[in-house]
Amino acid sequence: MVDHEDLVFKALADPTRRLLLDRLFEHDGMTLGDLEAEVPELTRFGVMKHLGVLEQAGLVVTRKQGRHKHHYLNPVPIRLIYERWIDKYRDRRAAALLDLKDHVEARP
Amino acid sequence: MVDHEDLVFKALADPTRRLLLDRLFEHDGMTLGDLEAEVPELTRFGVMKHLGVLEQAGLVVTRKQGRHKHHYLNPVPIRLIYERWIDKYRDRRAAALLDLKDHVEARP
DNA sequence: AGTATAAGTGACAATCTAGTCACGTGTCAA
DNA sequence: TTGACACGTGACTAGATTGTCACTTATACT
Repeated sequence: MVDHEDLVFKALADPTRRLLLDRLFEHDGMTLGDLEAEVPELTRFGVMKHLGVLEQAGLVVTRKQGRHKHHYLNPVPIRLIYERWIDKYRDRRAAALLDLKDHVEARP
Repeated sequence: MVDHEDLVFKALADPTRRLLLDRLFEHDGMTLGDLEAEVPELTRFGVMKHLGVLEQAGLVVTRKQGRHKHHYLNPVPIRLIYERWIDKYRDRRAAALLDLKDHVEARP
């Protein structure tokens, strides 16, 4: 079994992929051709690979319609990770802020 | 100027680094030696490099005390990114859920 | 002073990733 | 049915990342 969380983090680590997610936020259902036009500095193949990574991570869901492939954003994985991390923070937040204050004050 | 957001995402992309953050969540102020013991599969140098990446990204703040270097978690960058992303989601959430519903219903 | 301890540097090898390209497959439209 | 269109695959390269090691530096202890 692959560590799904890791796939999501790695998928988010690339600026081009975050841009693609942005575009799908703004306009869901774009085809590869549409998305390709949004990243003129890359060829179709580069964009395809990035979309593949996003799909593997479950951040993008696709649907073929004739010779077109539509891409849809799936916000669930990112929300799950967020909730996990934020919960961790919630427990520690007050203490962490106090610590930070201490560090700043203790600095020479 | 470097894109700070990108540094944070890239820093979070590695499981070892997320583990190190976890350990600092649990026990703030650990030294390199302490953290090294938490990742027995790596040498001290590997851990050092990871801590360097986290520090570059601003996720970890350090403070030297004698020959010890203490590491403190800084939750601010991750919160900033979270808020940015969640704001995006907040705007789009209702629409995205409707879209998703449409896709499901439109599926043959 | 001399030695052990904690951390830092620069060079190096191995692996992963991003990106391109030639070529291939399926689908629509005249 | 032929050609254009939209997308897919596998091989390949350049560059980034990960991890190790020999060697250094700085601080503490006795």
